[in-house]
Parts: sequence; structure tokens; C-alpha cells
Amino acid sequence: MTDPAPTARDAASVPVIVVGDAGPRDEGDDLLRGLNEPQRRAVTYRGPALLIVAGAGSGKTRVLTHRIALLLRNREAWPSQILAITFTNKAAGEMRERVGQLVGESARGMWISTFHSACVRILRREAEQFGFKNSFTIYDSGDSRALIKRLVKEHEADAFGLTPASVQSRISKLKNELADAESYARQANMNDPAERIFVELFGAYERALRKSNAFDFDDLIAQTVYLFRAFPHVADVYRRRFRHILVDEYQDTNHAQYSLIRELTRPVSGASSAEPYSSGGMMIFEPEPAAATDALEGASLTVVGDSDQSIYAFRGADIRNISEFERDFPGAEVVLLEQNYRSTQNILSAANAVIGNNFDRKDKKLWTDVGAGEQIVGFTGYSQHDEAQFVADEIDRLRRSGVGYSDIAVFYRTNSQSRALEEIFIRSAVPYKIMGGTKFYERAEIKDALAYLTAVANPADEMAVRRILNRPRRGIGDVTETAIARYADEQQITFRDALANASALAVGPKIQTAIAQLDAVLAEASELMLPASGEVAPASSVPEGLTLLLNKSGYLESLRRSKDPQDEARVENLDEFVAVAREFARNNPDGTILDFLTDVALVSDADDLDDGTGSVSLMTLHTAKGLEFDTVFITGVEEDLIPHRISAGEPGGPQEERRLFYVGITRARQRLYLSLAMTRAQFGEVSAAMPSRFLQEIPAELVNWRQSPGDVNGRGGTQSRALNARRPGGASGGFGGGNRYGDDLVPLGRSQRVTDPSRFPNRVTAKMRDNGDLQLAAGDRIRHDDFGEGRVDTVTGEGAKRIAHVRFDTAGAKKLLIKVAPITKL
DNA sequence: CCCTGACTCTTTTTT
DNA sequence: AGAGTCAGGG
Repeated sequence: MTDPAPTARDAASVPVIVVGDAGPRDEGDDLLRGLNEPQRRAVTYRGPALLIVAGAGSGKTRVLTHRIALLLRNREAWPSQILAITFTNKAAGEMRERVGQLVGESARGMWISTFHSACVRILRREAEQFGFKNSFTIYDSGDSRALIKRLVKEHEADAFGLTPASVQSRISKLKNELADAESYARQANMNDPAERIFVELFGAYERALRKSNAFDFDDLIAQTVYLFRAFPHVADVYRRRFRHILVDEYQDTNHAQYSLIRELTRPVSGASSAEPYSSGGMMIFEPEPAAATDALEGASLTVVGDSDQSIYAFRGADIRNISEFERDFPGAEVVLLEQNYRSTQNILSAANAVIGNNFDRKDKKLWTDVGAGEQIVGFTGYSQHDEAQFVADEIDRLRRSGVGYSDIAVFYRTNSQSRALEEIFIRSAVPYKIMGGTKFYERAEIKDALAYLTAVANPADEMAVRRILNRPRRGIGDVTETAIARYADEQQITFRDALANASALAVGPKIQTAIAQLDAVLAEASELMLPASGEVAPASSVPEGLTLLLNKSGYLESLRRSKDPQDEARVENLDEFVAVAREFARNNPDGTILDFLTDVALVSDADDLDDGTGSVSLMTLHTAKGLEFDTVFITGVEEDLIPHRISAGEPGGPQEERRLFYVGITRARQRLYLSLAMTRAQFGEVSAAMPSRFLQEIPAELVNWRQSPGDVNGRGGTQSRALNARRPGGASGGFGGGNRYGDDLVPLGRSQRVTDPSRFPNRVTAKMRDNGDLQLAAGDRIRHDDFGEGRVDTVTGEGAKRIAHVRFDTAGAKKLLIKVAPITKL
């Protein structure tokens, strides 16, 4: 943690400034060039607190990096005195790089990281202060769900209507509010048996974590706050160190994160009554240990945010953190950035119109001087496959007109929507990359490998040891696992240590041997990765140890022998994981196994956005926050999806959904597509979808509906598009309708579009095809606009969701939603 | 202890 | 549709 003192090179690269000089220097001119007036003010203002209200695309990253660069270049701060908090590791990396480009070497030693990474660094240093070991491991949500699941089962809490998911989310919410089991119990209604059992679970969960020497995600923040409050002298070390704290995406901070910032920016009440260490912008050249007993004013705080982009209320983000910033930090300066440097005016107008429907917000209008740009393109498909095919075709068209794949992104509301897109993209040979979703690190084989590493790095982590106990199959089942746990309990040793005493367990000889082997493999790996006395293992021991574990445990062997075809892919995934470990060792020559595990635990969805491969990026609207692309497709713009059905019942839900849509729109630089489908399969059954209410909020003249919801009536949607991906010249098929809109979607004439009210997005909502309660029965003949004639086999489902299973004369068997399909009974 | 097949529940968003 | 869970038989 102690950063190297600035080198001679640093000193040479910056002009020497006289101590006591206040404010930015002329030397920063190039850092201010090209900035507009508010941006400039945001870069140069000096004071205890600064709030930068930064609309989407208003150059806030530029402002932040230049602000840091100016602080460094003017010698107002050492790199080590700067703490910058970003939302993702990727954003942190970018910021570090950009500051580096501005000021060179002197950028080293800054803390630029996420809340979670910063807290891990602090906790690793200080864990011993409060009963943890610095080898603690981090439970991701999957790990903690597994633990909670076990506890729920053990406490038979399901009888009280407590599911693992509900318990997990409640605990998470409470931790974000800085409550612990004890404080919560004091004000809980203990007459309610469900409440009592929840309190019990909460407490058991906390104890299990502590026993395992582990923190969950929420703990990383909450325990750091606890640490600072319980041990002021520890907090003072960090208060002295960080003199400039900058927080990005402040609108999405939760109470725990807010409290952490508050703690860090508190003044230090020195032990002696010496002169204040710093005042009025005085330069601070002293390294931190000096004058450690002096009083010190609070660190200077800069926060950047936009309440219109607050989309994480569901995980405890509190919009009040930003809206009441001025009250929290009296005398705070506020700077508004409204000029947008990202998008065309059409895109901004749509965004402004949409977000304007949220009441209870400060009016803020993004504007640009780059001109109107292209119209937004709208499209309605018959099914989600049809919609996906449109996206794929359009990407192909853009590609041929010179747009790179990596400049294109496709957004959706829920992860499950990616499936249809993927299917079509594969068939259409569109290279794509899914960010987040079923993550690499969530795959079972990767979690197993991680559990092996964890069992070595933190033997106290019982969950990890239990996980690998019978992976690969060793014949160790429930009974044996319980026997080990009981033995560990009796002997007052850890679960891991109990493995070393296999012979003492009342289990068969075969199983004893299996346990002893596992123990030996773990011991061998420990020796390699955690050499006993003082010496530090080289980073290369991480991939080596991993390989050893996977081989000698028999894990790889059993996968290779397996006849399950999926296991082949698992082996490949593990190979990739070993490659990741090698990469880590190469990038972090001093990295330990714990560093590796920490890195892996804290990667975020947006982090693996890679720049070089030239693929289209697929991601949820949430993941899209903070990113930008030339071309953006927002898909599934339907009621019940965006706004999501579940949001309707939550206070502030619909408004947050609107912000989410707004975030999506404002990611686009040049081109924006909004698409939806008339029917969508969900839970394995098809149902009718309605256009999102948000579409109506966009002024009609901004949108060019290639196919509006109204147009899908009776002639538009064809599954043929989706079913015949590559279809040169529309030669395939043989359907009655043929290729109505293949690769060359001809936009409707402008006058027609604007004057025909049926094409106004705000009229289309009601104009869906509706066959009413058209009755069909097995044996009926029907005609489909695209598939031609066919015979009904059966009818399933009820009401609006009745589905006809039809055997078409030429197009084969299809399932059709009777209510909306373009069909007539013959 | 392990495998199989029937059954159920899921889908909001994530560090 | 797909993943996770459970009961029953090997």
C-alpha cells in the first residue's frame, strides 16, 4: 500500500511549484484547452466538495481525468493522495490510462478502482484488526446463495415462506443499510415467527461467513465502514492518506457506500493541537507518516452523477445521495454539464422527450451542435426471432456500408432475451460477444476450479472444501460429508483439517483413501502456492498450482473420460481458465493466489468488453451504462419487458424503467434502432406482446418505422425471416407471402409516414392484429399470409394464449398464437 | 452412492 | 425452453 516516493523522473516532468501557492497553475493550460466553460470550472474548482451533474455524454470522464491530471501536474497532490472510485474495473482501467497519457509516470500510485476493489485492499491490510485473517476470500452472490440455501434447509425456514432467494435479497438490502443481525433483531417484530427465523438465519449466515474467513459482496463495503467506525485510528490512516476523493456514478451509490465516503472525508482530529496540516489549497508534499498526530481537515470530495441515470435502486442505490449532496456537504459547489458530445440531436431529442415524463426531477435538457443526424429506426417483428433477424440483417447491411462490428451494440432488458438473438446471429454469421449473462466464472467447472484454489488459499472456507469434496466423484456423499463435519466439530478443528484424519472417521476404507488423496493434493498445492516460511511464491505458482490441482485431483481425467458431450466443452473452459491464470501471472509478477481469486471475484459484466476482436456487443441495458457505441439496437421495447412487469408494483419502479430506457437511448452516437416483437415466448409459451408505452413518448417525426406495430397486421410478420436466415434473393421458402422484406428494407416514403396517423408511434399501441376469439379446432383448414394453407392438428392453451398447431401444405408444422397470427379460417 | 426421469419453477436488472 | 430438485430403483 505504501506507494513509492515520486521518482526523480516525476520531478523532472513537472514544474516545481512553490509550497503555499494556491489554485491551479498556468501549466495546466493544455488540460483546459478544448473544454467548455462548465467543464473547465469542474476541472479547476478547488474546495471541500464539488458536485458535477453530468448529463449523458457530456464528457464527464474527460472532466474527471483532467481534474486529476491537473491536481498532479500542479503538485497539489501526490498520486498516492488520490482515490478515484469508478463503477467498473474497466472504467477504472480506462481512467488510469487516460490520466497516464496526460501526466505520464506520476499517475502511478493512485487508487483508481471500484468501491469493492478499494475496500478489499483496505480489508486485506486491516482484517486482523477485527478477527479476520488477511487470507479471507470473497463470496460472490452464487456462493452466498449456496450458503443461505444450506442454512434455510437446516433451519427448515421454508416452512415459514422463506426462500433462499428472498432471504438473500433481504440480507443484502439490510447490509447495504449497514444493519447487522444484531441491530436488526433489536427492532424486529419477534412475535412474528417468520421474522424470528429470519433473524436466526441472518445471524447464522454472519457466523458462517466469519467462521469461513469470508466476506460477501455487501460485507466488503459494510465491514470497511464498520472497521472505520470501530477503530478511528485505522480510519485516520486512510483519511490522512487520501486527500482527494472522486466518485463517479454517484447516483448509484447505496447507503453503505455513502457512509464509506463520509467516513473517509471526515477531518482528522489530531492528538496534538498543532497547526492544521493543510489549508487553503496548500500543497502537501509530506508523505503520510509524517505529522501523523496532527489534525487535518477533511479530504476534498468530488462526485459526478446524473440522477436521470439512476438505475440501481433495486440494489439499494439511493438517489438522495446525489439530490441531497448540497445539504450533506454544505458549501458544495455544483457544476452542470448539459452539452452532449456523443449523440446526434435526433437521439437526444428522443431521450429528452422520454425522460421528461418523469416527474420529480430537475429539468435538464441535453443538447448538441452536431446536427440532427439520421432518424431513429423502428421495427416490429412478428416474433422475437423475426426481430432478431431484422437486427442481424441490419447489422449485415451496416457492415457492408463500412461500419465495424465492434461499433455496434444490441441491448435488451433481461438476459434471457439474448438467446433468440444468439441463435439468429450464429445462423447469420454475425460475430458477437455477450457481456455478462451466464458468465464464464459462473460455470460449474470454473466454480469447481475456483473452489480448489480457495480451499488452498483459505482453508477455513468450508463452503469451498465442501464443494470439491465429491468433485470429481469420489464416492463421498451426504453421509460422509456429515461425518466429517461432525468430527471437525468434536475435535474443534476446521472442516479442511478434518480431511487429514480420514482414518479417524467411521467410514469405509475406500472412502478413507479417497479423502486422504484429496487431502494430499490440497497439501501439495499449498506447498507450491503458499510456501511456509516467509518466502513468497512467484506468481507463476498460480497457474502451476491450478494445473496441479486439476490433474492430480482427477478432475480433468474424469471429464475427459466422460461420455457426456458437454464435458468436452468443460475441459476447454478449464484450459481457458488456466490461460487466464497464466495471463494474471504475467501481468502481476508479485501476484499471489489471493490476488488472483480477488480479481476473479470482482470482475464485472462490463469488464470483459474487448476492443480488438471486432464483434457486436450484446448486453442488458444495465450493463450498457457508461458505455457508448456508434450504432445501438434496443430490442424488446414492449410492455412487461421495458417497463418490466415486476417493476409496476414497486414504488418508483416505472420511473426507474424509464431511466433505464433513457440510458439505453443515450448510449448511441450515430444510429439508434428500436425494435420489438408482436409475440414473445416466455416460460416456454408464446404470448402476445404490446408496444412499450415509452415508444409513445418519442415524438413521431423522430422515428422512421420500417415496420410499425400497426403494419404487422396480416401481412408483415413472417417466421420465414427467422427460419431462413441466409436467404439470398429470397429464393428459399416457397411460402405464399415470399420475401416481403429481405435484406433491402425500403423505408416508407417520408410524407406517407408522417401523414398517415396509423404510423404514428403514439397511435400504434392499440392497433395490433386481433383475431378476437377466433375458434379453431382440429381438422379446420386455415390460410396463413405467409405459410399458405394448412390444417389444424390441435389447439392448446386458453384464452388469449390459445395456440394452434398447424401442418401447412408446403411450409411444414408451425405453432401459431391464434389471437394475433395472420390467419383466416377457411 | 449414483443414475434416471418426472416434476417444478423460473426471468428483472448486478458489484 | 432449460435448469434445478426430488423420489425411486439399481
